[in-house]
Amino acid sequence: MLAAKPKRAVPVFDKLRVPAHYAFLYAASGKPTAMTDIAQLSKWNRDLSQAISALGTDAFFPALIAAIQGQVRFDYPQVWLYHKDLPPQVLYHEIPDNALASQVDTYLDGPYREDPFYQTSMNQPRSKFYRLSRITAGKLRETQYYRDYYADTGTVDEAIYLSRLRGSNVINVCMMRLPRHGTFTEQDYETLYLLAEPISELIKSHSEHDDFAVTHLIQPGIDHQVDLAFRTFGASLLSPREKDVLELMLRGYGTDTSADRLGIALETVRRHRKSIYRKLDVSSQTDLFSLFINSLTCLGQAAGDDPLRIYMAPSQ
Amino acid sequence: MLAAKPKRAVPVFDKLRVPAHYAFLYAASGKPTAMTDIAQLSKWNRDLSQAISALGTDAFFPALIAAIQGQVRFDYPQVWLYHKDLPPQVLYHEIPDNALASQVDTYLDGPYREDPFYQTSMNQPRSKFYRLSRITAGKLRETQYYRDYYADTGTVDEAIYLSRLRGSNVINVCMMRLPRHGTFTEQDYETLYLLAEPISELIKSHSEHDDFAVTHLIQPGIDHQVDLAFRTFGASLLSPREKDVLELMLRGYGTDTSADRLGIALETVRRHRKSIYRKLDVSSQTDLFSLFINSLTCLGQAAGDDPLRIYMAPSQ
DNA sequence: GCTTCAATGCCCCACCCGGGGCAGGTCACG
DNA sequence: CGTGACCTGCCCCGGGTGGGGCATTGAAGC
Repeated sequence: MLAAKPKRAVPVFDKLRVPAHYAFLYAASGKPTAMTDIAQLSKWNRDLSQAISALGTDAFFPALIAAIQGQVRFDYPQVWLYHKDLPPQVLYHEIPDNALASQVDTYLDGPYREDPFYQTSMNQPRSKFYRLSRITAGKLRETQYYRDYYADTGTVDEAIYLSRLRGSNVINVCMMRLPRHGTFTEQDYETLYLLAEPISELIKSHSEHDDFAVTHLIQPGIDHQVDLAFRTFGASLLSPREKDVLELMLRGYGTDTSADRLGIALETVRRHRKSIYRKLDVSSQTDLFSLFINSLTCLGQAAGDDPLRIYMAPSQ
Repeated sequence: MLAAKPKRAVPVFDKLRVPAHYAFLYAASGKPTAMTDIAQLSKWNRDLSQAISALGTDAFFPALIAAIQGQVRFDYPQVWLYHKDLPPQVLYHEIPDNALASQVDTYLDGPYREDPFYQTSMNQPRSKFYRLSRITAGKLRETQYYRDYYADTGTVDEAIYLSRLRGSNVINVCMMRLPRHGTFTEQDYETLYLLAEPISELIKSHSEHDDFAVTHLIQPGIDHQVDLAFRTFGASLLSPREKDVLELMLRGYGTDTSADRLGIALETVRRHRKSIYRKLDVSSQTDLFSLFINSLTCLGQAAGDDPLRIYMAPSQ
């Protein structure tokens, strides 16, 4: 199925010299159908949208791989995080069990350091798409990396999409070809190159969806926000112990139950409460609760920090 | 420039019946050039990548508008946030000054409520692309909305991309046509429809980036919810006067200041407080505040009603 | 060394809270 | 008509709150 593109010439098609990789748009008779044309572009956009909708979730990489496969078929899909300070990590793969050892385990034992893609990734890469033959300048077979490792993987061609992240980290989507599917054609490469920009940007965006503020500001409802408020309210002004006492107060614990919970005397809780009132400039628990509720309006701007900071300085 | 597509027939082109909107891919001589073909698809992917790379920033909507304009031209680009609980808000626009009043200010004075796009957006929309003529079933001119507002905007066609966000909020990209540019052709619509998926998903992803979420969704939501809570909390269980006293308590008023405000005796306020505690089954102001804060998690389900109804009956 | 802060804990005292009781007047409903 | 809910308001009393004071110990900074 991987070599599904028709090889025989289509008379009218040849005459027009439309690129070979659009050949599938035309019926065998040589007469193109408008719906087939639209359908193919529609497929790319539809698959791409699937990937976009999966941003920030575990389903993103499978969707991205499927979108690429929808344009050019390849073997052993794998997504690697090349970390500046750590060994490479597989974020996702579709490698069959019988090839897993050589593709991942053996690779990680050491050869990855000589991998031309890894070296390129770690040295300020400028492009978002690389072909193995180009970066090795046709000299792959002369390398130690080839003799010791690559020759045993059984692959005959390889290319990657590369996405540079913050902190000089890189995520690569690795695409290979086995002998029975043959090397990538020039048309394959042309198409893959064409898709490099959106793919690279999507991967970068995906990596930024793990940001704590996004996760905790979007995902949960008000209850999470309130929980966050319990933990952050007053943190910029109070001592750690005072924060403990305050959080219990806010959660409805009385003085005696707070003392039990913290394993301290009732009088100590009282002493902390007095300090809390003084530092937050209130004179009763009613005032305190009111301040807390009003500070909820500043949670967004505080972004995980103490909302009182914003509340007390509204002119920012 | 908007009618830049060549109108004259290209002999070979006609014979193949390739869709008219791909005509620009071919030179006047009728001989297509491979680079022109690739260049157009490349432009979409390049523009799309620009938008992807701008996700979460102010540059996103300009980039998105530019990407769409690169495929189909339209007038008065505007991006609207239709919030479930608040009036509509313009997130971005490219409306000239002389049309701003009718497009935005007048619209927000009231007509938006009768806008077919707004109504569609607020009622569980299923599609990601809508044409005005389709959702009005050709009856736009019979409506009050048309007579009172739309006829004065000077536009002859309109379509939107629609992206559903969390919480039943919606973002619409609004595209119009002025008389001098004519209505959208069927081919225009075909192209716009084709791009709906990635555009809608990108907008949704953009809204989930932290900066956008904080500014436009989370904070207004919290403010609105807390205010709503002050007004609705306990309403299903308390008398009108008890509600008055409770609301003042929640807003931080003490017994004496509540009495002043309501023009009643201190003892009356105390008597109401006792009734409140009995009806809400709490035994102190601390318990009451704690109940209030915990009930905030039920505001969504309560949908404007008393959140205590939900809080007390969690098995619903 | 001195000062400040933090954590812990004891004491005094004024005062408000919250439980209880009582009351009068109005209105709606069975 | 009787009952209950609502609104208003007065009183008693136990107990917790919140202001103040004092103390010890340890750590950090000048």
